Amino acid sequence: MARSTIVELAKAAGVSPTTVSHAFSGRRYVDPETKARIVALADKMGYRANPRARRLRTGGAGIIALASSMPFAVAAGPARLGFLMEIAAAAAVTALSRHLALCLVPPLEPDSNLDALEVDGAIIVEPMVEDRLLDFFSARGVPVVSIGRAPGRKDIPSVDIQSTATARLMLEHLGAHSRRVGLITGAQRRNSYIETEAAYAAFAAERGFSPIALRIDESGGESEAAAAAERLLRSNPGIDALCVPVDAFARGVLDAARLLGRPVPHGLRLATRYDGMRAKLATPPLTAVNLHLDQVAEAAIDLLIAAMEGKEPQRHAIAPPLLVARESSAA
Amino acid sequence: MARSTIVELAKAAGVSPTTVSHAFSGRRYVDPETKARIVALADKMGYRANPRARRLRTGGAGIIALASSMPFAVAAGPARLGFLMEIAAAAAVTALSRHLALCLVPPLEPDSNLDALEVDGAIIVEPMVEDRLLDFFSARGVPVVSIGRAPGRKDIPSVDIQSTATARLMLEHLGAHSRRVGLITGAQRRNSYIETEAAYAAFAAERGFSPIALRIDESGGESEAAAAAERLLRSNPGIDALCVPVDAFARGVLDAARLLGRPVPHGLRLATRYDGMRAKLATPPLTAVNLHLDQVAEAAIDLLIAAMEGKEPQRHAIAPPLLVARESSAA
DNA sequence: CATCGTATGCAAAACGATTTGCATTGCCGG
DNA sequence: CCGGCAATGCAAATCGTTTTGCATACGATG
Repeated sequence: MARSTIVELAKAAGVSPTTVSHAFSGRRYVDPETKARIVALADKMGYRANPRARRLRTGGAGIIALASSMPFAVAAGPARLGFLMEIAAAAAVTALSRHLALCLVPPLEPDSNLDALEVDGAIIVEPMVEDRLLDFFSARGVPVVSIGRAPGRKDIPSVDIQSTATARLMLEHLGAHSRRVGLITGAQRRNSYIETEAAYAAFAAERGFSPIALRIDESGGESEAAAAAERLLRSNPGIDALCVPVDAFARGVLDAARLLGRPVPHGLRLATRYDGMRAKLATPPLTAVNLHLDQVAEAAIDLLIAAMEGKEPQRHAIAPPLLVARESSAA
Repeated sequence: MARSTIVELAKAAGVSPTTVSHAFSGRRYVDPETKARIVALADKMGYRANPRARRLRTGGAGIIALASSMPFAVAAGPARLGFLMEIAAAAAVTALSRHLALCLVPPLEPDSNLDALEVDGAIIVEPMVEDRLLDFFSARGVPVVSIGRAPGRKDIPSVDIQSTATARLMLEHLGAHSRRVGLITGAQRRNSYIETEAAYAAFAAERGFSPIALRIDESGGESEAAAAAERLLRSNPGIDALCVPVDAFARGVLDAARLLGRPVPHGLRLATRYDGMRAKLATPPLTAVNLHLDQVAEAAIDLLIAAMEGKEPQRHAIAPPLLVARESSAA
């Protein structure tokens, strides 16, 4: 069980540890025959370099963190869970293929336990303004990239999740058969909301109707959204479609609409952003947008690796967002 | 940005590195005054011990892996995604509070990239017979625990997810207003299926009806389940309730029942196990079981820590499973 | 006064790799 | 025959801790 070390292997192969190291790393020429002998022997002895020793020398933990400032497990959690976790799953695959472990970081108090965590880089999912976790990592000198631009942080590389395009997609789809399209976003200041709101304002201006937008506190979840949507629809009965990027909020809107006798889609047309379980399994199923989160996750990891290595990032092409039309926005 | 080392700190404090180390670890007595000076200085200089160096010395990566042999992202994925990811989220919180990073391991080929991964322990979620990832880790001498017993591996400590109790709960609930309760499980041999099938057999014997159980290949997903359920219901029209632990399969059953003109719940009563999005958002909402996955995750981590330290695990009490009755099983 | 325990701290040896700067050998061209 | 270069490999320093085995000083005890 006690793993053999490079010294033992070197002794067995009749060479120096240096040569063994070079044989594996390829950083210096080693006679092919010698190398073959070493490799064969290593295989037989079950030698694997101790990653801890290697890292002490080379610096680097071999771990990257994936974090979201959205609470994992609190009330508002499930809303995000799908989104974040879909990214996490894809990112884990990509990270491992790049020989990095992906570590999930829950949004604890930065000062408490996070101290023990040593990572080479961090991916922050949809950071908000003055995002705590983002600040925590970047203050430590850990390379950080974000999924969705970090508002107010021009210095943080990010993977564009094409919020403007996504918003246009939803708005135009709704606008095709509706006159007055309203918007409901969240109160936290994330880039996706900011872009969506801007796209909405532009859209309203183009179409020549006065925008009706609402922001809801994210911690309130579905029920809060339902209540707010109800008020909105009562005071603006002219609204015949709603663009509601946050899927949990969209669920709330479904309830509100039913309650008001304007069931989706015939009484009110509805579209949301993230095409997760929530959207797919709602009644009626929600029109949503395929954001290609797997591609996004991969791009984020490569961007992070580039940042860690101080290299110029190679730009990843992410497929444009794709509208998935469902019953909730049927004409 | 270059972090200060223990040597620099020692120099600044006018003591030896040894003393600094002891001051922090408390493994040897250090004069309180000296210690205070060191701590204050460390704080000022922003000294934090280099985890890599520490780990080289002490052994231990500070990371544990969470893995499931169920594919993350393939067709069958979304079915598990909720379950696995809910555990992942809870486990990440607990792990970090124990000063461990939680690493998500996708079910890649064990031999390919996993080699680079060095963890102190691993948690396998609902392993199946001859589970690859479980074998991979345990062959390496990495302490492993499982969530749900590992079939055929008496040596692997596990957190009981109380599958028998859960099955009883569903069966008795269904049996209260139905005569003939059928069972649909998955084809892979996981402990939860095995226990559930046994509980079902016992239940049928008690009630004096002949059991009607079906196993479905998990990779087929919802649609396969729908087809299989349809056949089952056609050939056994006497079935008036179905216990379908796998939530994706339960969704398929919903469709099949509708198709056969026996809509849930009035034409057929239905219950599933994992109370995730799928169950909650189905039409009608599915009766499910609260498995207390947060507690399960915490228990698994503590069990793993105990295994890593070679200690006797302190048994965690996990709340008994709780039935969440919903419309799908209304009388 | 000799001895002994206690309090305090240091030097040096791990931990297991990577990497740098030589050393040796053999061969080639002039 | 000699200078130089390519091929090959090793010794030793390094990464930043933790831990073990001593060293010193000092007061108390017989």
